[in-house]
Amino acid sequence: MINQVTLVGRLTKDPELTYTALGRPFLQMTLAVNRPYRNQQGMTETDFIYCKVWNKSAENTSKYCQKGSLIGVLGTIQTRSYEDQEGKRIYATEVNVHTVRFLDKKRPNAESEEGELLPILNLP
Amino acid sequence: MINQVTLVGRLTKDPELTYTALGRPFLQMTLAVNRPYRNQQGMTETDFIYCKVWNKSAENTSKYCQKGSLIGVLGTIQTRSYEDQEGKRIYATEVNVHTVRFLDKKRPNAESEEGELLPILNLP
Amino acid sequence: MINQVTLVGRLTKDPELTYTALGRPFLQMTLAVNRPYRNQQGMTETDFIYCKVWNKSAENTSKYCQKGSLIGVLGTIQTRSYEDQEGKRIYATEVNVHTVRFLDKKRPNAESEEGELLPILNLP
Amino acid sequence: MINQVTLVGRLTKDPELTYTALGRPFLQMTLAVNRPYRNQQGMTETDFIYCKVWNKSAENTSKYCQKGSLIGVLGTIQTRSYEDQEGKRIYATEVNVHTVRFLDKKRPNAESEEGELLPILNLP
DNA sequence: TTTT
DNA sequence: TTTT
Repeated sequence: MINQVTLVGRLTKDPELTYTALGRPFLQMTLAVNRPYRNQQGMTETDFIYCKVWNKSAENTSKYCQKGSLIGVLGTIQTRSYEDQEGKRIYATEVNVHTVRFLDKKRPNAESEEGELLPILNLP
Repeated sequence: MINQVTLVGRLTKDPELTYTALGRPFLQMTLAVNRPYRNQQGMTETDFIYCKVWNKSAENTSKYCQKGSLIGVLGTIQTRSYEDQEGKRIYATEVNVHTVRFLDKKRPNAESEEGELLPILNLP
Repeated sequence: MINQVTLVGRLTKDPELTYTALGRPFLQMTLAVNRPYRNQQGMTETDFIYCKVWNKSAENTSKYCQKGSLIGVLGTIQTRSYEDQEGKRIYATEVNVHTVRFLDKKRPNAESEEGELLPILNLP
Repeated sequence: MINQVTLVGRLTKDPELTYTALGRPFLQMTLAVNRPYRNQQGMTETDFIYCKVWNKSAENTSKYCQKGSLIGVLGTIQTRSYEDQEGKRIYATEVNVHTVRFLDKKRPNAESEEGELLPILNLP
């Protein structure tokens, strides 16, 4: 069994770091990935792919990325189902991210101000 | 922008070939992909990943595969949204498959009966 | 920067586990990966891809695989250069494997005899 | 059988377009892909991965890329062997590229001068 | 609910 | 040096 996803796209929003009840860092984000061709109307289309990031990767992403940042993401597709408020079964698909690569050349200002050592990932 | 998915898993059902209004062969299938570790309760978990296959790949898959067949799938993640009957917006994620690899050793009977040349893909 | 390889192919030989000077388990293997099309002479072609596996993955591969086993491999391409006996610079490319998936249905006999718990990876 | 490679890295040289005897556009290039961690000496390491690009992709790459350009590459690993001048057998590994994605934000000057429509791939 |  |  193999389940492997590679994406390069842009963050649709500033990432917001949260923590699980047990204190595990955790981040939900949506990647906008433009399709490499135009549709019949000559328009560019985009897939908005929902991703979950955990632990150190979540912390780094929230530190070094913002709305519009270009990132690479390695992970797996995960599916789950649950019932919504009206008792209807909903099927959800998301990418469970195990690795994030920062592909923007410019480092965010916050970093240089603090003089902090960037993770090597941030140098594409 | 990169959007790349690789899966190896088993078909949850016999694939059913259909055709679009314009006569394009088309196949919807769900791949069961076991996760490679056990959860906290010691249970194996499985992702059920919804896939769409088109054209010749759809025809070959419906010919040479059945419920339980082990296949490899290359494609991209696609997202779309629509309104359900109650006017609620639903977000759907699926894998748009561009290549199928048949990984079962045994060829299906249908094929040997017809004496037809198997696509090379079928020899893993 | 992204460097991601996914292969499914067959072992060209029985894998041979060795250990580094520091006692780290280590395995070199070649995967035969058939190309999915015929060349101009109507022949199937095959890529023989050199791989390195480390630690627990190396031990499991040597235990559960043999010449001809179908496996999936996730890893990265690595390059290095060195001088051969005549002082000529040689450029070598190999796949550094971080994950192995066992895709043969039958488990090797050795295992059932010993009654040992198979890694979940071995159930494709 | 699956053989899938995804790389994001930088061109080590200006790409040089050539043509086969039959007039097929063709490009050899080396991608520098930094490893995402430091070695024991605290140094960044880089894999220099030899790639072959064909046809339209070769033409676009030579038009829109130059030394240092950040690109994404999808392809397969191919191996071949040949004899060198001294009759020694050499084993070569390369990436056969089927898709190139241009990930630099700035479009090369050549393009705006000619006023030509950029392939959509060039808008990351 | 969407990015360049 | 090659697998089914």
